[in-house]
Amino acid sequence: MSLVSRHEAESFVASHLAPSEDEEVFGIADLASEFEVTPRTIRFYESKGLLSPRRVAGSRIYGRRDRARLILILRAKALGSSLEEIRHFLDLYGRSGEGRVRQLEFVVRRTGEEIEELEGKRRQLDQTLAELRHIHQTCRGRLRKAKKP
Amino acid sequence: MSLVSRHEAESFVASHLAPSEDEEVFGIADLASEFEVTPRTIRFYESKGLLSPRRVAGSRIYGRRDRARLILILRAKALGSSLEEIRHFLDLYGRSGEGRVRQLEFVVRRTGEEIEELEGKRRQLDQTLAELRHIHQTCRGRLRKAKKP
DNA sequence: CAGCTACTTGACGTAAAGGTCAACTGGATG
DNA sequence: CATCCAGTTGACCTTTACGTCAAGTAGCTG
Repeated sequence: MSLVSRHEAESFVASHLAPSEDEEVFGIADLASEFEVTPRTIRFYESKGLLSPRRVAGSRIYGRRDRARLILILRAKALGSSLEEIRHFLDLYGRSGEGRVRQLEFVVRRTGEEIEELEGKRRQLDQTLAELRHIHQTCRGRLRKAKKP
Repeated sequence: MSLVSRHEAESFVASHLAPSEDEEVFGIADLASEFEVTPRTIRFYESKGLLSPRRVAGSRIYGRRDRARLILILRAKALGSSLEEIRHFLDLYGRSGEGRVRQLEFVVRRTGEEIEELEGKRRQLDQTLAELRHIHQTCRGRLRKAKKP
């Protein structure tokens, strides 16, 4: 059904759990240029509670985990979520490591809801794709007839 | 690949072509309540050139074609498009009936681009779905173990 | 240490997507 | 005919998601 490998998804989620010692880190400009956003945007996301990088002498230092969160943010934004929605959404990734029963129940329920929502979007997307492909093919057909009658 | 029937896509696209005589029509409040938006929103879309209903004594009258366009707008919005993008997008549906070669070429190219873009979004969506399913299953597993040790 | 660069916070500006409110109008209805 | 009711335009307000600019700072670098 999905083209995404199980391993890929697992390791991405894993990057939200234990921050390893001596990991690779990034400055704000690194992330900004890598993902084609401005530093201002990254700071803005932090001000909204979506990111919380370490600080060294005032400056922001981003690790793998922060980077993964930024990827999530941009992905969700591209799919039409507001930053407020994304904040709730990110919690699901961050807290999947905790073990208390109430927490687990919460995460299971919320991921279930989120999955349904995304499946709905997927149907809409497929519908639109089907229509565009129809138009594309139809016009291509007419174009062939018009050019080589 | 897609769950959307070819016929479904065809007939939806067809509703953008010849407006039939004596078709069913809707008032602004009908559409608003059907799609859970306010009349203000519908007027706003019109002011942006996304809709152009007929007028009867000042009041707006929407036909099947207008209704189909509204569906397209809301679908595209849910997938993260801006109204400006949607305006270009809608042109592809509206003009697929014209036959001049330049027009056909334009539509074929633009639909091609749009299809690629949506396929990209679909990959992002699938990626996110895979991750959420992973979290969902993991937490469900832990929950079972925690409850029935 | 002077100067440069990259970073910081803070204040203010702005475009998009509507919401809100006021004043008006066209029809239906008692 | 008065009176609703739904609809209309226009002006202004609000929220979201940043951009812009000013003033300050930490850390190299000649």
